[in-house]
Amino acid sequence: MSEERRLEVLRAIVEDYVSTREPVGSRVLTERHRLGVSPATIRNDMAALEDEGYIAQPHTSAGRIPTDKGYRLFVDRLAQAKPLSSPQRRAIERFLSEAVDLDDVIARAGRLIAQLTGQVAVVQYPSLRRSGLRHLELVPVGGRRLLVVIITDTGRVEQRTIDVTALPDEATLAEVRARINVAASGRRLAQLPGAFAEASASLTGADRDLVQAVAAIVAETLAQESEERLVLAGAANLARAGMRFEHALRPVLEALEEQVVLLGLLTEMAAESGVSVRIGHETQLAGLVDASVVTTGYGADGDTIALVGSIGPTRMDYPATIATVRAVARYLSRVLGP
Amino acid sequence: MSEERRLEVLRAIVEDYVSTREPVGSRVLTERHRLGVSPATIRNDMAALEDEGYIAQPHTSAGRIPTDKGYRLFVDRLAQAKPLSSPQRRAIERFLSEAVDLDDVIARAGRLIAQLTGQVAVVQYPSLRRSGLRHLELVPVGGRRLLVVIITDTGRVEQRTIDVTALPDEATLAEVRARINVAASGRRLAQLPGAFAEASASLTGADRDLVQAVAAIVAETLAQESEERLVLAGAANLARAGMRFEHALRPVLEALEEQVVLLGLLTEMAAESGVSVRIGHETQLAGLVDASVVTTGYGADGDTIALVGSIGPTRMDYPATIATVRAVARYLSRVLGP
DNA sequence: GATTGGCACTCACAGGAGCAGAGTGCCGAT
DNA sequence: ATCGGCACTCTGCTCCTGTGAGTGCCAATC
Repeated sequence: MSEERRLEVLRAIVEDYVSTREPVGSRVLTERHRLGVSPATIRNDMAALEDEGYIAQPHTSAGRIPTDKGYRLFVDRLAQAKPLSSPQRRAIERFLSEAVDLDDVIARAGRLIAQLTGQVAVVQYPSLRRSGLRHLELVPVGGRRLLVVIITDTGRVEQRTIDVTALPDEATLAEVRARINVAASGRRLAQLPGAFAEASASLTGADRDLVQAVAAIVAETLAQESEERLVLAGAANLARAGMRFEHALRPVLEALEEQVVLLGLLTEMAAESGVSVRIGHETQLAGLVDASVVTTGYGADGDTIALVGSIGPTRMDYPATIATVRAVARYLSRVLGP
Repeated sequence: MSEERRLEVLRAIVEDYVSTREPVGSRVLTERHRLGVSPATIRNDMAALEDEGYIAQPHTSAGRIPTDKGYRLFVDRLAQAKPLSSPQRRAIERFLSEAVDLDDVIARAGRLIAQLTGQVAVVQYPSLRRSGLRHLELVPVGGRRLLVVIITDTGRVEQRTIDVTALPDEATLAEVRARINVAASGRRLAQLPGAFAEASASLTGADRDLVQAVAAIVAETLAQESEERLVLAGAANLARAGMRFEHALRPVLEALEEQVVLLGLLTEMAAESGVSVRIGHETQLAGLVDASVVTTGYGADGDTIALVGSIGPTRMDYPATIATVRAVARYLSRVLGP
């Protein structure tokens, strides 16, 4: 009983199950794949694969389906790249390059992935912490409030208001604004509070308080979990026939709405390089036990500033999903780049 | 056969059907409501209501359920206000006032409505056109590009870049910025292009071109359909038991993802004053034939700058949904107000 | 030792029959 | 106008059975 053939059988089971959505038996396996052996032999291999936990039987008299462990092995060792066609690539590039602003880029990336994979797309906004500062603006509003507008080099705009004891005059404001922008120039947002502390050292009185207030609000903004925003697209795909979710949609939809938890998962996945895949229980989220998540980072010059990905049933077409996610991430990086 | 009693029967059918989710028959109607007549009499009333199109029978031997027309009559003439409890009101107020910025306010409003109605919430961002301008900022970025940041008095921030032939120096920029902000002060965004035209009349050369470029980009931003953004919350509620959607979720989810179409519906509804209700086919959206939409406007001092609402099955608790939507809109207006 | 054909066994599932229950429409009486 | 009674309809449930797919095991073969 050769080890090789057993892996071949596993691959065949995964591919057949993914395309037919039906448990696959030993007979159809020999019919659809050139394995060169009889069903009885396959049965022996299957029994071994089942012992090792790679496949399972939904019912006693049904065929086999891959387990999470089986998909894992498939993804790690058996999956073959399934590159996108060049018209597809061009379509991705064109559609992304038509975007008018960051919101639009993100939304378009989501729609692309949702449509190409037929699953749910998830796109993370560029991390504020890891973005560079393009400009910081101070705008007086109303009586004693100052609007702080932070513009990153990825095009993200965040705004917060701070209360001041007295509204500085225009000259002071210009001075402080200039100082802040000089101090911040070329830095990552995460480094700003420190940079501002230095800048404020050479100041006195109200100016100093103002710079410190700005430093505080920036630090607070970065600390907020909501600084990481994400966008989903294609939720309707979950309800498509053959999604395997039809009758247990609720937990999945709920998991997707728990953006904080979902962000936690993405953050974990961001630690891995390249395309990262979490299969079923590996997501550690109860709502996603029957789902898999495929993500990869994007950002100018290989710098990961956020993730894009696709979420679908564990029974998804991994090679195609991986290829799509990777391609969209690549073009996304290009569009956002300089 | 009194007209009054017939309406009373319709009300009873709507209320029972909404709470039990089962077609209601003549017997249970007499048991649960003090109608003072026998089931046989009710049957006559029911037959009349069915002739008039207010109720229908799903199967020959089943009870009656209201039709869209029946719900319409109920909403227009029979529904009694169902005010929220004061702890509920306080919870809404507190939760909204904890928001840190506009995105957060909108997101919180959505979560509130989703949770209180158990349905899907839809919240529209304040319309750019109808918002006032708080500040317009010009920031040089890179070689020959200028970032135009528009900040509205509702806290919305939009940004676009424009290409310029030559980057103006800081003094020119300050001059132009000052002129623009003076010209724009106190105006609605929709009026800006006109105001800028006036302002540019007294200018010459590069300054004039710059102001006109800004006017153009503002006009373009306002013209874009994406200027109307909206946020959904509580999609997972659609999959809840008894939603009547369980097995036909797809069209509903799809309709909700078609934000452009959804915005069209909201825009129509915005024309009506007070709380606006669209029942079933009245939405004119194929995906929402089994759904109803309840919306109302919000905005400082009775000025509608956008809508909030709830989307659920036609078989929803209209009085409760209307009360919730109205309450959230009221507090939302207050939080966004001066 | 690996492979194979044969065979008995297990189950899920579809189809059909039968039954109970809910609800209606109609009719004649009040 | 209202009501009680009654025959009739139809859905939904349960029970039953037959069928087919698929397995595991065993003895024979390469």
